[in-house]
Amino acid sequence: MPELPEVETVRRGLEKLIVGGQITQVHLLYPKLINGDSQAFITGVTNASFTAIDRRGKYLLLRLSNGHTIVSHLRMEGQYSVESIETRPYKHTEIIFELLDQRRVFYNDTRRFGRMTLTNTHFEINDVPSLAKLGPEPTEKDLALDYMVDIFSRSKKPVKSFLLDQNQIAGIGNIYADEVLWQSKIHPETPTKTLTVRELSLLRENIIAEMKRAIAHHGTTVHSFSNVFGEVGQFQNELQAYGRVGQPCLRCGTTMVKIKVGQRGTTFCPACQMTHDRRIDEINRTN
DNA sequence: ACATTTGTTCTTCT
DNA sequence: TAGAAGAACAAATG
Repeated sequence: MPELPEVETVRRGLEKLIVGGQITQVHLLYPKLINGDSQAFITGVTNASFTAIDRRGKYLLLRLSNGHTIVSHLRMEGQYSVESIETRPYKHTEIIFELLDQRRVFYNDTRRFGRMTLTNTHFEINDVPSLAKLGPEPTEKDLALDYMVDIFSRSKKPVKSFLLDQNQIAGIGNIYADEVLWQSKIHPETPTKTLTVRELSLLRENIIAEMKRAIAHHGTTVHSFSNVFGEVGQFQNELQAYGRVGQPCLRCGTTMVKIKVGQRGTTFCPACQMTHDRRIDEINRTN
C-alpha cells in the first residue's frame, strides 16, 4: 500500500535507474491504465527521454524531454521494475517502456487500480485536478503549524479521516495515520476541531518525523510493496499500531483494538489514545 | 460467495 | 449550499 514513504522510495530508485534513458517503444498491455486517450499517451512518450523523477504526495511525476510529464499513481499495489530486454511481461504487467540501452521499464499492478496520465509539464496543475487540490507535503518546511491549526479548526470529521484527506495534507495513508495517532496518544475518532494547539503541534512533529523515518527504512511492506530493485521495505518492523490488533500496546500493555472509521480499518489503543470525552474531562481538571 | 483491501470520485443527505 | 457521510469503483485474493 504505497503511501508517501513508499512512493518516495520508488522515486529514488527510478531516479537512479532511468533518468537519461530514452523510450524507443511502448507496449501498453492494459489500456485502462491510461487516463484519457491511450494512443495519444503512446505517441506522446515515444522517443522522449526521462529527465527527472519528481513526487507530489503519492503521485510520481516522470518528467520527459519533450515537455510532457507522466503522472503515475500506484494506488494499492502498483510497482515499477527495470528488466532486461529478454524479460517476459509478468501476469500483471500493464505497460512496458523499452529503452534505447535495451532495458525495459515495467509497470506491474496486481489490483489494477493504479493509473497514469500524460500531461504537458507546464500545465500539469490545470490538467490533473487532483494534483492541484493536494495539501502541503508533510515536511518541516511545507507543513506550518499555523496552517495545521487553521485547517483542523474547520472540520468536525474524525481526525483519522481528516489525516487521510489528501487535500488537507498530502501523502498520509492508512498505515501512517494509525501510527501517528498512536504516537500522539490521540483517539482516531476525536473530532478534528477539538484538538488543542498543543496536540496539533505534537501531531505535526510526529507526522513529519514518521515520514522521514519511514523513508529512511525504504518504506513499509505489508502485502506486496517493493522498490524498483525488487527489494521490500523495512519499516514494517517499526510499526507500533498498524496491524497490531489483539496484541498488547507497546506503551501501556492494553490489548489493541480495531474499528472502522470512515469505512477504513483503524487500529488503536483504547487506553492510552484518549477518547474525546476523557480528554475534555482531563482538560477541565487541569484548568 | 462474499467480505476485505485503498484512494478518489460520485451521490445523497442535512 | 457547503460540507459531510456513504456508496461506488477499480480487481484480486483467501
